[in-house]
Amino acid sequence: MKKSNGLTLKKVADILGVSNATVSNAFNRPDQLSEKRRKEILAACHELGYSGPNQAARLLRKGSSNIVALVLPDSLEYMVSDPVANQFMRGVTSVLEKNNLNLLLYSGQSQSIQSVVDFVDGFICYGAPRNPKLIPQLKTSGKKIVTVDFDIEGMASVNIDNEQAAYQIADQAIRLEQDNVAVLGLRLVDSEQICRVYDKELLDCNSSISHRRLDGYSKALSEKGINLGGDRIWNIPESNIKLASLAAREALSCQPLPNVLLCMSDLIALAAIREATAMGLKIPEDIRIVGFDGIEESLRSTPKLTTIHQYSDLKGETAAKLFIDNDNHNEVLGYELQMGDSC
Amino acid sequence: MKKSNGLTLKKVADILGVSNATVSNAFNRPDQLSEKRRKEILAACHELGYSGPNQAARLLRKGSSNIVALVLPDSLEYMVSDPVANQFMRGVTSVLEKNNLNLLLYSGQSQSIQSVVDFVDGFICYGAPRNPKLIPQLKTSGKKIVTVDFDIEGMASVNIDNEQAAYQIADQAIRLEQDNVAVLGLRLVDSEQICRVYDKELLDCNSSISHRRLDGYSKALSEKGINLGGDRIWNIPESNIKLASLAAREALSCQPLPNVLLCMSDLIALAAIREATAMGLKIPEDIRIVGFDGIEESLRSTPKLTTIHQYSDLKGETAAKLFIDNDNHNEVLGYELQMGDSC
DNA sequence: CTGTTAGCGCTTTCAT
DNA sequence: ATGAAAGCGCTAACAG
Repeated sequence: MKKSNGLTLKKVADILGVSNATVSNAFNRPDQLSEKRRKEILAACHELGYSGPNQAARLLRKGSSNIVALVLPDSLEYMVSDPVANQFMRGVTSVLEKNNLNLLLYSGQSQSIQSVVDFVDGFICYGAPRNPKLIPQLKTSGKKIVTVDFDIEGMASVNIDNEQAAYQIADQAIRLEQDNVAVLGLRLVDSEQICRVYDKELLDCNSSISHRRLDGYSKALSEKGINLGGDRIWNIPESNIKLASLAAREALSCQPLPNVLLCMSDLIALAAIREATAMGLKIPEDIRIVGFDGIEESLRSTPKLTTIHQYSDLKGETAAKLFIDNDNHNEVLGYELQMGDSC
Repeated sequence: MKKSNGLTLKKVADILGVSNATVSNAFNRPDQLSEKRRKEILAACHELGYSGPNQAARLLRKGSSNIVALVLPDSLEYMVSDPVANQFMRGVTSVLEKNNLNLLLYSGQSQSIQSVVDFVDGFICYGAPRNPKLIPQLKTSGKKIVTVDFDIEGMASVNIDNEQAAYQIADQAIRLEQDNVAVLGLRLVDSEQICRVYDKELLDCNSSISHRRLDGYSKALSEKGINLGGDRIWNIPESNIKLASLAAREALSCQPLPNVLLCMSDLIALAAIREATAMGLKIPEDIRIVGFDGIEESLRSTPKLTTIHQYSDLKGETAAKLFIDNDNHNEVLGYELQMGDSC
């Protein structure tokens, strides 16, 4: 299908009796012709029903489209389901919108970036994409890249200090050497199952925020003289309520019963609170539970969740700004220990 | 910026000693050359690091991009904030993803569709865009269009019978001729303020679901012999919690106090429940409150909300399918009266 | 300040 | 089954 009136810049120029360059300049380079002439041409175009240069041709010629791809870690559905991703998007969209940039959503599960790479000015990647093959593709795409919650060498990024944050929250949750600690972790090993980590090979340890958080927990634990075995660490393959509930139930029904639960997201922690409560456990007397993220719901839960609050909207805004400013630096944002009643 | 390895189809063809048409065919028209030759060429391309035809050039030539624009009623932020829009998106994305189509988000507040129209294969419009100027633009764009919750003449659409649904829920809520009914409506008049409708001119009455719902309410009311004045109808300019709470408070603090509240969305109804409860009113004894949409939270509220449940995810799926199948018909989906304890 | 012209990289007839 | 060549609509370098 083509535009209903088959007007092109060339035809318009012919009709107006000027060269196509002049028409093009009228739209793109006001300084190249007199104000008066420009106004005339623009008015005439409007009259004719020509709404401006074809963007596809312009893209081919100039190599830029004003479209930014947001690469999500998982499927597109993920973004709509996850409250943290949700808030991040909000930050991104607010800045892009102000700068007249358009947003294309792209799944981190895709086979390749090929189907969009030529259409977009660059990529904002929210979390390491589920399909790791995308990373080298992004690297060599020659496009602008901003990564969030992970890094690609040489590219701009936005992160928080996950290890330090995890250390703080764990330090808050643990009291005694006798504490029996369990960790409910996110994508720690390469498995689609809920399972204990044991001594399975850890997934891409370096780039994963989950592993940084685990390092932070471990540091706090070892400072208190507690040893955390692989049998006390659960792997949850994906951040959703159902899986989180299942994992929580599993952790709460094993012997010895943990009295401290370190959860790598609020979604998991809230599920754990529900499960523990359902089992008749008192929080924090019988079991202390902490989360990570600081989503809104964590403020409303009973008991109120103790967690690390991330400024996800700011993360989104920052990522978008780095993108727009072509700023290539590695930003580290702050976070806040949010004290609740769950520990 | 261009692709790091400056390979083009033509160069690849030169290197391989074949014509560019052959390489193009290898990628796009398997039937145009021998299987063996094709494999060779594809393998050689992979070897060289040529990942396939440039999509921008292809778009210019063919006029199709595999990108679908989703036009949201308001700013992009809206989609992330509103649970109904959220679920709709989920439906859309799940279908598009399966069909290898990419999703571009577009704000219904934009000045024009010009900045993306040439990039996309068409538009799915979720609700009438805030900027009405977009509608004629869409109409004459020559692109595929599917509208949801409103209509553009001659284009495919997905709707529910808002009038009938509103009638049913109102019929459920109203008991006696003596009932004192108030309506909390959405964008009924052209105002950015919370205000009563009085006899202000109603906004684009024909295409608006709010007016269809109002018609449904009115029908139920007149059947019971109740007259609803413009002073009992509130206009809320936008569906968000803050505005909804304010409007609810206003309605609940006027004389005579309404004992039936017909709310045009669950977000509004839930806010009204909170406000009424905070004021010490008993639901449904002192005041009956009904919503519209059937979002998840409506099942969890206390009291559970009586509302009209829409299958928003199905709406999204249906819209995407109509789009993909180039199906031009006007689909009307069902809904369900969800009985709760709020009336 | 305006016009001419060479591509951007591809797809698709049409000829071979 | 393959190759040559036209042109999708535009921008920018250059010449006037």
